Amino acid sequence: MRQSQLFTKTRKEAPADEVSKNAQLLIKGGFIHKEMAGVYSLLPLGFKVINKIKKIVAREMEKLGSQEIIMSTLQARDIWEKTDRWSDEKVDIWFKTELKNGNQIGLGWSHEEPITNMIKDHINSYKDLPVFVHQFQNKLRNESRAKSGVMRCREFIMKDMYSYAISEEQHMDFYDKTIDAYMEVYKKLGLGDITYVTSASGGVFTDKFSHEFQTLCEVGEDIIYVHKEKSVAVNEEIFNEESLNKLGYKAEDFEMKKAAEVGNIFTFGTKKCEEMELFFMDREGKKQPVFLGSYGIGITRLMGVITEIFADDKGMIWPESIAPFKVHLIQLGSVADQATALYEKLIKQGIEVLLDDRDMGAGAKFADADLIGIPYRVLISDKSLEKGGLEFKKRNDTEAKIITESELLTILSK
RNA sequence: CGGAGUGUGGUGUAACGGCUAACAUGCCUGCUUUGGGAGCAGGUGACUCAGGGUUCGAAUCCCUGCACUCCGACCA
Repeated sequence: MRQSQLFTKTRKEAPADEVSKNAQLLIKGGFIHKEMAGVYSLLPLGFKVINKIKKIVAREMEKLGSQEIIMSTLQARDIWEKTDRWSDEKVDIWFKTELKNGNQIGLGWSHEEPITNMIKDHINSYKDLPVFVHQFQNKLRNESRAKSGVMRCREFIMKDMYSYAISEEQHMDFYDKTIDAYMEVYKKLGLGDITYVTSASGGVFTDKFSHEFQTLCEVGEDIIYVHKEKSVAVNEEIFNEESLNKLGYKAEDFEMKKAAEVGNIFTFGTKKCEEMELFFMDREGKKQPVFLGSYGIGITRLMGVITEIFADDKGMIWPESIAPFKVHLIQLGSVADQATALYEKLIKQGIEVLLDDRDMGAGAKFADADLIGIPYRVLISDKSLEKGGLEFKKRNDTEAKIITESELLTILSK
């Protein structure tokens, strides 16, 4: 796209009341707009990033055999009463409202109850199982304190997935595969080396452990203990002798780190489906409860974590896999025709390119390019053409080099 | 939900209880310029978060509310 047509503008200074690095940079670059504390809208650049993260996640979930759906935000009270999670005493982050007719409804903070209720229409027999579904949904949570920019919001996008299995064995097969799929996602996002499968409390659903995916990050809210040799970790909340014994670890093999939770997966067991009355008929014609698992990835938070981890003092540095564009083509001086020709050629090759065709000084364009953080910067100007082509620089390179157009195409087609 | 802090043009800041609320940036016009946020000239833009109070006089002091940020609690 042509940058002159991009309706958002960068700004030199972040709003004074935004302290977190991720919010400052995302606002300065024009990726997000703050609506209120803990609530941000996505602008074109941010929307592109989010969509790319979603795409990577979706592909891995589909590989697992999951099918994408989208559930409603408005949720019926009685569904949640079946599992005794409607009450504010039980779940204190509910947003609730009322219909004109007086019926109370909830705004979805999670979806296992409605999805389980929905799926009752489609599951009757062991032959129908297992079923895996996922969605990308806006979750609404009345957090008592939103904080750290997009890291902890009241409204955010989450990928949630649910597995319905006939037995614990069938469930665990999927559960284990999900761990691998999740790690594949983080790898593709450039977080593979600093993200750990972390044993954590199973919450109120199970006496077993759940697993979190924790990315090492200074602004993270969690403390985890990372194994010095194996690539696993244990959440502070269960870092005690009893749990370590169960897991077969020794405390001295771990070191403490700060981390941000970028995903978590739970085994619910059969209890919830019993409460929700989701049963299937087994081979013997006996009614059995379905075995449920729940799997989340915080999409919005990932954008924040990635900003926090990769950005430098000039701006964002997006991993290529989720950058809003692959190439930032900057035209400088009277080279509009050559720039347009190259721009169109790149588009024809299927390369996503942002053409800075604005009438601005070089310094301002470079500063914006650094701020927006597109992985490859290509400069076309009278000077570059004199020197024999284009000036090429990766976002985290310090020096640019002159390359020809065909060299550029080779680099970008990789 | 406990504690602390902060609200001034779009943004970032300034202003002793006292003149027409200042500066920078942005934005608009024109000229000039074109390799790391260019220059000159002119212009635009704030009843100082809201409501009360103290005072001859309030952006400034007090009260209430609202909003935002930070620390803590919470985080299925």
